[in-house]
Amino acid sequence: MRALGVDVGGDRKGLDLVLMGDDRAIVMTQGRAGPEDVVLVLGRYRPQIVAIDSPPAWNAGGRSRRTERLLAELGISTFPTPSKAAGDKPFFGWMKAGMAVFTLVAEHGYTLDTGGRTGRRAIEVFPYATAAVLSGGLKPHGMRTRDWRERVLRANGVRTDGLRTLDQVDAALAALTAVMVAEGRHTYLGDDAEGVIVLPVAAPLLRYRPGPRPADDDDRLFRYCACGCERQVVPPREFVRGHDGRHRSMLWERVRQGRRAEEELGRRRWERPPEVR
DNA sequence: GACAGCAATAAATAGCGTGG
DNA sequence: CCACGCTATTTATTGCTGTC
Repeated sequence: MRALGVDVGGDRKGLDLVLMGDDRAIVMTQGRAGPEDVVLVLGRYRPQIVAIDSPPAWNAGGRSRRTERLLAELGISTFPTPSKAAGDKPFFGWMKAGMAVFTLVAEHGYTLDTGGRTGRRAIEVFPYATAAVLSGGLKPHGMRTRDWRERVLRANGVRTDGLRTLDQVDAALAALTAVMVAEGRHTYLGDDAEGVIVLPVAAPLLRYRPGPRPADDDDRLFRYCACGCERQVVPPREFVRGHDGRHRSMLWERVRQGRRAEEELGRRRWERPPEVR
């Protein structure tokens, strides 16, 4: 099973895409993507769920959508979606772009899931809300948004060292949300008319408050095999069983290559690199 | 000199705390 | 009890810093 997370930006920034497997490994990332790139990814990787960080529709005439007011009751702030008339400003261009993505993926079989739909589908997600419900609290005071969200990803089995911008971190949170929803962990907030934000929990807390500031080194619930194979191990182990021997033989081979390189440098009377002279 | 990433700022709205 | 200020969410823009 694979899921595609889409973080929506305006014309200039474009879309950020992150494709994730159900083992929470990031299969592919793409920044500054356009609608045509989304279609390419759908065709090539066939994700089951597309999770989009954007409203699929304007509000029905009020100041905000019901899903956003429900999030406010949980203590989770949102940037409210305006009505169609109020949304006609350049500032809301990114929401228009997001709605266009919903339309686009629907044309490729990913119909909007506002509750209970299974199989191939699209959902609306909110990375901030996802990070809140997965960590059990809002962003701790004094902690940077990006640090907090990356920590939440790592604590849930996603490695973050390939994510270059906050937008990619958010796209990864969107994809992670979809993976968990596919596993049956979901809460639907909202209604069909204005849209439904999906949270990756069976049941949310009554109210979320800023969490405690974690220590700098306590987010390693697991680590990756030191041989670079990207499989997970539980500390204090460093290697998947048997991979220590594999790693040692690889280092031996590199030493042999280095010796051959030194011999050739000497033969040609060329200098060694400055940092090893 | 190019380029990437980060910090600060504005925009619309809701909730919370405080002052009068 | 109401008004006001503060905080929090988002993207886009600008200016600064660091790296190569």
